[in-house]
Amino acid sequence: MQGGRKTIKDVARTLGVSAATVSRALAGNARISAETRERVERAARDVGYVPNRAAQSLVAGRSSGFVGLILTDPGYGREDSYLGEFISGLGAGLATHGIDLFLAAIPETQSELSVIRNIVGTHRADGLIIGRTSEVDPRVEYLAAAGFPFVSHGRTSLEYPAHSWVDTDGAAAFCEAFEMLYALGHRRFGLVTIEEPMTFRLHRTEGLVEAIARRGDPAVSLQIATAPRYDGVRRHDAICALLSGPDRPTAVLTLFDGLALTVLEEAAHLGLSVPHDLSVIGFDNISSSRLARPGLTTFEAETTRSARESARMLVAQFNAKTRQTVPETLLIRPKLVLRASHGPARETPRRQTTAIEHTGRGAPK
Amino acid sequence: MQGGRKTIKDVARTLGVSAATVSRALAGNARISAETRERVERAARDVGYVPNRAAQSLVAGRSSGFVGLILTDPGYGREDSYLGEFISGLGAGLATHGIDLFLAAIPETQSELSVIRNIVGTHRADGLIIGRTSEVDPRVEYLAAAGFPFVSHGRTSLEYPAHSWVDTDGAAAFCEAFEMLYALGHRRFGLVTIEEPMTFRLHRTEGLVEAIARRGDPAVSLQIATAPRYDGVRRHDAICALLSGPDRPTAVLTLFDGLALTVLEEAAHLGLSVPHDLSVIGFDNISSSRLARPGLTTFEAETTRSARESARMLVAQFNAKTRQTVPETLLIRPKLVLRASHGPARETPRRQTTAIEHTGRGAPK
DNA sequence: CCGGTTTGCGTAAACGTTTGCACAACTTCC
DNA sequence: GGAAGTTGTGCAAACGTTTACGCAAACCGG
Repeated sequence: MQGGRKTIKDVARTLGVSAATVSRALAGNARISAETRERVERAARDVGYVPNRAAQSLVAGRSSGFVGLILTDPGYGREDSYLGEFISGLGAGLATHGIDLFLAAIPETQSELSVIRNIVGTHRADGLIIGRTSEVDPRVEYLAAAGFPFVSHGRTSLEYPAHSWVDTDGAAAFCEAFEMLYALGHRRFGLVTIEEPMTFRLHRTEGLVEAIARRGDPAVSLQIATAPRYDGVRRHDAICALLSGPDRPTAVLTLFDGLALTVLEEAAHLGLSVPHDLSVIGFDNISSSRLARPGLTTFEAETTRSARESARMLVAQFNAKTRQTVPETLLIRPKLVLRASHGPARETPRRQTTAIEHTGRGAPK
Repeated sequence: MQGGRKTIKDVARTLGVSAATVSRALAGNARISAETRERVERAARDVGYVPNRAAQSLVAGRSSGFVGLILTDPGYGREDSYLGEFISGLGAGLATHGIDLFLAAIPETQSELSVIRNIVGTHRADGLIIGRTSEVDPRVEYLAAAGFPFVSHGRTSLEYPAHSWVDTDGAAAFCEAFEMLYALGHRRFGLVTIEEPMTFRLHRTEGLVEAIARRGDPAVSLQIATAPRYDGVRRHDAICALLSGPDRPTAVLTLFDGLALTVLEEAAHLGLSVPHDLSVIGFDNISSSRLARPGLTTFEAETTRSARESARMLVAQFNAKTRQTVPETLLIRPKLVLRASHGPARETPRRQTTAIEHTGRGAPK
């Protein structure tokens, strides 16, 4: 701690060389002799020199060492541990490359896009991670046009300019869930979805619809309930309507665990026993899902892994010599987590059964 | 987007003034005439000038606009939404002051203290928020000695140099919980705590112990089980031991909801009915607590509020003319959230009862 | 009308780094 | 032994901003 901040000149002085030499040696410039480089490195360590990022940024015209994440809507991090996990993973992934994570909240007076514009304009970050990607996404358009490095968590529509993204294969997951439930004898299906046009809604819904079509069984029906994202009351209403119709589904898939847990609550309210009268499948495997009664059968989202991969992909963009390399994409296949919220259909004859962990009330009567 | 980045000189040129004048006008310097200031402000807006932070930082010798948060241990954000909520609140609180949040992960090769040292040394942030404060905390010692602005989330021991902190009044909460349970007839109490020496453990434990002492009822007993933070197996073991002793408690307080939920699981395992045989109280009101069966009676942590307040207090330190102003502290009194995991003691005669929401099996026999 | 104060603004230095250019020393080749 | 190439290093400019200092004009009291 003796005597404040050390600059490159301090290092230069102790060695009797110029600041330029120190800078080059530390940067690994080829024109510096191995011997000098070594002396410089030792001296830098000895005096405790650490480069001033502001100065580096200034001369580089870039941000030097920050990756930005936009904190979108305030309800995001509240429901479950998603945001915390994502940030932890991202931070860990970036830290190994000496990059810091920088979070931008969206002031009430501004849009997310204007915040992004500002960050790009001020070079406050070298790259950006965006979440909650929707099929038509102006943020992606803007960033791609600006040539700014970014990774989106979630895909956009296929017409969009190629860019790096990581996403979960919701279509495959919903297909798998359907096949399992079909095998358990279910024919009347329900889907609880949300109003917001994020891409994951599209993919999961399509995955289910296509799986049904592929089966080609005319006995299979699908009812869809659409709930708002954060309005608890209307969410309950939508689900209640789905469950209390005359031909109510015997198996309900949901876009994410929060909805599934509400289905569980609502089913209890209506006197429906899960999984006896109703099978429920979630998505994301949030921590509450394990504690719910019955335990929720769901898909593992692997948030931390996708965050880590996002970080890696962004760093790869920094290191790419040419910006024209084909963008990297990653589709993570979620794994089914079998708990106790699903079971054989009661009314339709069952064909076969799978080995699953059960605490429920067991077999059809 | 026409033609890249605008500098202060561009603004100066369009007005025929010097860059210094623009800088002063924008900074609100008193020596600039009102008329000039207005012209400068309009011109800056017109050309889309936005100051370069790197340059500002460089000349200021400070970071200009970043507050750092250290991502401590990787398990932190996983269990519940705490980290996400805290970060959201912090980001929102800082955004109103034009300050960005910057997150530093801890590389495996480094300690948290060395990361902090690095941040302070490189002036990568103007201030720091630290969490998981413990009674003896080298981070606080270092930051206080360095005169670096910071707010700790959680108190340190009283012997420590005065510094800004925000904390929840765990002692008061535990006292309140004890009094409620005592009034419900409970005499044999249990406390589930953790091994790590964070201050909140101390305060909550002391709050309970003192409340018991203040009562002065020799019939009151307290058994303490200590669990590790993240080892699920040993956590179960510790709790199981507490619940299966000959004189098992009829009411168990826990340091946080995660422990309480484990108590609930373990009680179910042992065939104990909650709240009939056992009352359980949590702390933090994580989202799983509402869904648990029975719903967990707990204390509301108000994470978002404390995050906001932390942000405010840190900004206040920046604005303080003199560093010698007395540090601000905030003790938040958590509110009891009454659900269904507590009830009257079964064996001891009840004195009085409080009005609470109940789904449980009702009155003592 | 004149010294002194106030007001308003420009000049230039400074922050710490990177990097193009220049240059010295050394090597190689004919 | 000198030209040409190679290797290692220094000089100085540049990045965009803030601010100490200086100077001119305007104003004031006497």
